Amino acid sequence: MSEFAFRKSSRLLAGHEFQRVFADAKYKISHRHLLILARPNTLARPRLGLVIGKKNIRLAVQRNRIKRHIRDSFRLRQHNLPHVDVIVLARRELDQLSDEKLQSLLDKQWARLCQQVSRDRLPCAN
RNA sequence: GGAGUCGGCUCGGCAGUCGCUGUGUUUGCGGCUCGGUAACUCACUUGUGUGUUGCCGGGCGAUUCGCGGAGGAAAGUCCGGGCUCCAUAGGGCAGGGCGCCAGGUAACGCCUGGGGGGCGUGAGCCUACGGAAAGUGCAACAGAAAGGAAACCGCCCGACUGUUCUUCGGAAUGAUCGGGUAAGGGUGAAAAGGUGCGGUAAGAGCGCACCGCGCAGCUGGUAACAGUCUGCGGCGAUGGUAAACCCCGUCCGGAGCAAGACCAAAUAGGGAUCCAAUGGCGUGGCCCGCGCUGGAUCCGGGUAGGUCGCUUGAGGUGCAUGGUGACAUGCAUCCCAGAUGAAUGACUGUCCCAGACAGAACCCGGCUUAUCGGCCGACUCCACUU
RNA sequence: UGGGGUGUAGCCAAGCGGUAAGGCAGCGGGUUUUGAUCCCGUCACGCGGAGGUUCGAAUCCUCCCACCCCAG
Repeated sequence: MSEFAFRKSSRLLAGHEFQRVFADAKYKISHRHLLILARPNTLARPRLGLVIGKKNIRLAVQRNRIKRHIRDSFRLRQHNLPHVDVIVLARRELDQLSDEKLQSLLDKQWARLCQQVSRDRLPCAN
């Protein structure tokens, strides 16, 4: 298995999995354009879920672009992340950012997540 | 060469690295799971159940190498179908769509060809374009009057009466009353053929000529309709509005893949009260009809998904034939997204004319809206050269 | 994705072919020593936008835009 794969086991699939994270979001990272919620899981890897609402990002093309960038960024950094279930929510005007700005924004947010988790002395590769 | 019209095609290219999804394939099963079968073990209600192992088949997960992987609008959801369930979608009322003619089509409000009207020098473009001689309604304000009319000012005639002039016959002018008149003024979006000549007290299709209009016929055309055609009608018979009601013709049953079908699991199939087989539900605005069935309220209890539908189709491409064309027919050939917390991408380099609008969700045919450019073909006008 | 609805002043809204009611808020004035109450006046280059029908459109028709609701 390649170390940068991104299969279904690395995603949140069912509705109740999302509900668990929303109900008990231990870590919160807020930004003007997006919000990250996370909760430790019992697996040997992090998992990702996306909430990109039509209300905040109107055009389907932009929603797809944002989802691809978040997924790819997560895929390349999954071994540097703690074992948590993460939900990334898009906020208004996230589609105004260019590809490069979106990537650098995501890098910063992952780093902040690692900081928050390591403060709780949970396993983190960084 | 410049300006323009119509139609068609296209929507960054290449290389590398890392991914996603569908499908086929390779390998390893010493991974998980389901079904069937055989042997053994244990239990007893003596032919069933439990557990272990072997074999066969299927599925999931991993792995190797291939192949396919957004659009012309995928959009808006404005129309038309297919498909599924409700009855095989049946009768009537109500309601709604469409509306020059002919054809194409599964069907359409779409397309093609033709006609009428409008725009443009032209190629061409635009066009909700049935009926107001069946009925009802509407037209504020203004205006005399807004529909089988009507006299406000004006014009003309008559009666009566006043004033002035007088050649005493009358003439001019004013008030009042009675009539004639739709030419002129003014109002309005709109006032009921136009121009000219005649005519008249003044006028008027009152008469005539030309133009326009209506009706009938003839000719051409499948038809809409057309005409250097013929005849009749003076044309106040017939104003406008039907994207007002309406009439005529024609079409439409309802819901939608969250339709619907199957598998598995969980819960429940319990209690109380009341009403009643001309009742209730399916069923949509209503009635008939058809099918199913006791129903309503309260208390109590409770939900977990998965598979199919799901892509081979009114399909694409090429050739031939018929047709002005939309299109049809025949033959050959190809398989071209099928996701489901939802794939079709990210990064790096490089080239150029520097990349617009924008993302499938059951599937097709249209319309409408958004849209930087690029390429090809046909045609028109203007200028110039030979 | 499918189905349904609503847009009128800063806010709540009536009007559904004939010059756009009303209330709250705002602004100006009056009453009052001042304030509240009360009274009077004022506020829509035009009814979400663009075309069309009509003499005339917020109203009728067509196409767009924005927002909201329902179905898991």
